[in-house]
Amino acid sequence: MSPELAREPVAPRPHTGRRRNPAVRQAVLDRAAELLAGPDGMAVSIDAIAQAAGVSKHTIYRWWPSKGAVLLEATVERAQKEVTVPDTGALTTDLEAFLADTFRAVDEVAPLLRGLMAEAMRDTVAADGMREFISARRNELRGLLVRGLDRGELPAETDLEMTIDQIYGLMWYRILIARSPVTADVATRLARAVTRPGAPG
Amino acid sequence: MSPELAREPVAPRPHTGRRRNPAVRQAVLDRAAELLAGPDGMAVSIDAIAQAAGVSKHTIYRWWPSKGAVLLEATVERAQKEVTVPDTGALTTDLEAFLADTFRAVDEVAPLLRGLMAEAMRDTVAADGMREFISARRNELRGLLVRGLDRGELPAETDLEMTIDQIYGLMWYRILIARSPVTADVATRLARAVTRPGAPG
DNA sequence: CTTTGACGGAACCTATGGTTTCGTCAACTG
DNA sequence: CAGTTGACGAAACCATAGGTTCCGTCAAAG
Repeated sequence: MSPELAREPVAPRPHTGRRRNPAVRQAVLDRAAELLAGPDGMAVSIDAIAQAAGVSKHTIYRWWPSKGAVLLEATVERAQKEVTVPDTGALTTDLEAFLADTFRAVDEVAPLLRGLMAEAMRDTVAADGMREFISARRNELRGLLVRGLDRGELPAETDLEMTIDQIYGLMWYRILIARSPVTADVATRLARAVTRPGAPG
Repeated sequence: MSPELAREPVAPRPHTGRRRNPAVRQAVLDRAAELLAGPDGMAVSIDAIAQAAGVSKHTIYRWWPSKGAVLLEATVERAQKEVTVPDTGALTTDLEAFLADTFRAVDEVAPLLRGLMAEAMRDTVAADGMREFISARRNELRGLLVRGLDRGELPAETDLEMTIDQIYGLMWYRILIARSPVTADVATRLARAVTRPGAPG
């Protein structure tokens, strides 16, 4: 409370004491992802994760605020394989490549995403994180489409948000509801359908 | 075990005793729907439904196998407002009307559908019922599209399943993830985008 | 009047998310 | 080396919720 103490608002104390064990973090995330992707992924309990990771439940809650946070981090870590956003100057080509890349990355972790979605329905941490993730993806896709729009490769009246909803709508629909794969082939056909360069594939 | 008794495999005994009270059934479904659509719809407990309906928990489990079954029935009962499947001979018109009708019915119960979906992620009864419901809707839409295809209003190479996925994908994406409304206006634009009769709306 | 079965109330069991306590051990500092 | 900080494991603990069971009561049919 003294001015002397208040002068240093966030004292960057050099962290004494035992350090966090990185292996613990990784083990938790790895087991969480495995269990989440397993046949019974909708019902992963914290106890199960702790036991599988050979870690105490206490330690998990020491570093993550809720089960949703664990599942979110485990999933994002695996889905974040960098999806390149191409900019070759041709909309259909760019979109096709972007979607193929996205779908490939997402299809691998589809069971993860289903489980995470189930958790996000109840856990606000997971929900917020997922929204953020989804929003970032939308922004990249929107940028790609806007470039095409500016080059006149899309009709000026195109409803961008609806186009984006169509694309990600199909993706999530197949992941969450239909449980059918999203392949590079689907990416190609969808890209053509949305940009409609004449006849569909 | 005697032949005489075995001869009547399912004896349709005329049901003696006290009858089921229809008001109980209705009260449970009504309160369940209300709670599910409420601000906290993701976390409706059986106890809460029982209490709100002025009914014993025992009675609920007497008639429904699980919470998911209750929520499913409550939702379907409200979403089953008959959606007419028009057949005027013009694909775009038919599709537009069908989607407008569907979206109007679905948009009203969007919170219900979100809650039911959350439950379906864990309860197989709810999941199976939902799949059935979704499958029936897909079949109607497919029929409508096939008629247009037969009349040559769609390119012969059109991938019907992907078209259906695009449509219902957008709908579910807006309901579950974006939480944006699905309006008659969206129906119009989507119908035109999918049938692409020249320029988009 | 007797039987059947619906209904309410309440106790009960189990699983799970989340918290707390305690003891131990590893790392850094003086 | 000694003391302090803090990560970690073990286990008890609490609250909530889904689901079951038991009991007593009441309504409808023969």
